[in-house]
Amino acid sequence: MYRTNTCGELNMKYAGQEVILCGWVKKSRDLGGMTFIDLRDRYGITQLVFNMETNRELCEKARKLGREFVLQAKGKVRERSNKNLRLSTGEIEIDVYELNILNRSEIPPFTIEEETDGGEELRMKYRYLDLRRTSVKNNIILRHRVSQEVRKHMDSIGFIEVETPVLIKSTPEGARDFVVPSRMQPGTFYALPQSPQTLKQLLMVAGFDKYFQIVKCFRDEDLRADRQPEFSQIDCEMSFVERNDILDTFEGLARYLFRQIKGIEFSEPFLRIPYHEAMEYYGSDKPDLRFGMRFTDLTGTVKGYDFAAFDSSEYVGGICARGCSEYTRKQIDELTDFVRRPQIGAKGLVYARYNADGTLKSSVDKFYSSEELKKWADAMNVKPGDLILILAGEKKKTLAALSELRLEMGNRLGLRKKETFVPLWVVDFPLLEWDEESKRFYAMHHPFTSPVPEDLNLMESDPGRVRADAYDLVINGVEIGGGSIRIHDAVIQKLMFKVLGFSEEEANEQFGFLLNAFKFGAPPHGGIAFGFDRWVAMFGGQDSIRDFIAFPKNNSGRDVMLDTPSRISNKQLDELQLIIGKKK
RNA sequence: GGUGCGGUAGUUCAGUUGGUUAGAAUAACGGCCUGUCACGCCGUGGGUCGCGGGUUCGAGUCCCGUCCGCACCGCCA
Repeated sequence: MYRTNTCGELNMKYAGQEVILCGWVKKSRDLGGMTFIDLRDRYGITQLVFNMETNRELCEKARKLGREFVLQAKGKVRERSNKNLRLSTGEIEIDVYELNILNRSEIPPFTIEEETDGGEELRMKYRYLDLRRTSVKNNIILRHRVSQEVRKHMDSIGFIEVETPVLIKSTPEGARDFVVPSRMQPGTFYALPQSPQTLKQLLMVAGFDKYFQIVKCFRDEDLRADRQPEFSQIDCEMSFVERNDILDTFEGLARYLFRQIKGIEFSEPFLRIPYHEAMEYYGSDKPDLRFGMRFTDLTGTVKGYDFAAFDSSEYVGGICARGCSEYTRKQIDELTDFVRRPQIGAKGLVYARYNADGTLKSSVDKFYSSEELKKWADAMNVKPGDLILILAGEKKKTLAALSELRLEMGNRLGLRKKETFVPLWVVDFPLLEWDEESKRFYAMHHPFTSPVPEDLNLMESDPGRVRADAYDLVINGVEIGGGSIRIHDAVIQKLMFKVLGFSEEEANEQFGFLLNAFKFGAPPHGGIAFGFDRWVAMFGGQDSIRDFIAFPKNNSGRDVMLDTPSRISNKQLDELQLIIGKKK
């Protein structure tokens, strides 16, 4: 037997008992006459003690141990004379009388402690060492817990987990596919799924009326802190449902997870707001509603006062920063620089202070009198002590910039608290998006998304105005999930392809399998998929999903530990009949 | 594809206006130490300043190019 106990479970109740522990040397403290070793495993840390007086030979052995050596130690649990209340095992220690070095270790390239000295790159190269650190380890354990709870809940409400293939068919819509060359049919390729979208719809045709799967998805696009080329989704689909059935069902899942994982109970139903409202008031289709600071449209109010920047703008909008009227020149300049960064691209920032004494002072006093400023303040419900911030320009861009400014002010005012969660459903997305470059419509969601029934008649006359029967679950400004009611009617599906500019042949070539299936009794259905990594990261209180994935890719899609992507042998290339060309 | 920041000891970083032998902390190694838990004390070793080129009497520092990392924009139905 290697061990009788773990390094995390022993306490005073075990005093006097003989135990065998296994683990890694986290740290040793050699005091000359005695040596202490912190032994670490997945469960915790237990202190081993060696004493020169009682066992000279063993103590000499112990003081030669290096960091991360793997040990097996046999000894007696003993109450400490000096207790360490910061450790759960801090009341006891092991008086060791048998010590086995199971393996030695080189000196690790960074310290394996909570506050590591390792940089991101090193940690990723030696991820197996990084994973020994408590915080990263706990993230992985949290991920496990969430996935278990998802399965438990979905099973309890009658959903079946079905695995779908990973080698599937490439489609030109949406994200870039990762492709896998076929050896048996040289010159042809599988694609890895961006999501099992069409497959889960086929499962609906098959009659599995409640399906889910925690599934790897792949998108060959550039990475972000919250985006990896391979990531996991909680993928779900149901038959014989309308939008509200889906929202209710998965609001239930969200409530269950928050209860089980965070101990949070939401008293109110999740807010449901239409897309156009989210854009108009928050400039984003995933607004952070932990705080208000809604936009006020001032376009009509501010025009006609010879201020060219406003007069020439399609849209002028403002937000109110509560209690910020005494912002210094420097703070305002910082905000101006912030909105003028190329990523945000506003031309400038207009501000107006509503001073505590009731006077108004703005950066555009040349054009607007106190009375006019008062009108702005009234329109925005601004009170003495507040600061008005205004951006102007092309509507779409200005809303987006104002949204960034709103989030920045939310951060500055401490309104985005980590342990506060405000979920909402954003509904009624546009079905289609016009692309100026290729002069055609693209599906905003995907080409199987159903229009809302009332808008069906606009499909041919005014496709841009058609709303989709689609929805996103947004929590704290993060898109946690999204889905839609699907088209189950072959006629509407054909119409959709037509609007998207697909010929019948193209549609059949790419989605024939689905269109074919729909001829055999497709039930009305819809579904949703949640970004599993993001949700777990949110439960873990972080913005980056990387430390919630055991072996993530770096910023450029590289696994620095495996050192891949990498070249393959000429033999492999030959078998696949592939030739590596030169970059043009 | 683009923007910003960064790359100096094993590691995390400092390094002034271009100027003597490039520093600190930590880790490592050696010694001392019987209640430590960020142990303490004394000592030792450790550098292709990412790489290539240029300017200069002289470059870690300035210029050009390039590679790598992180964040973001584009992209991500």
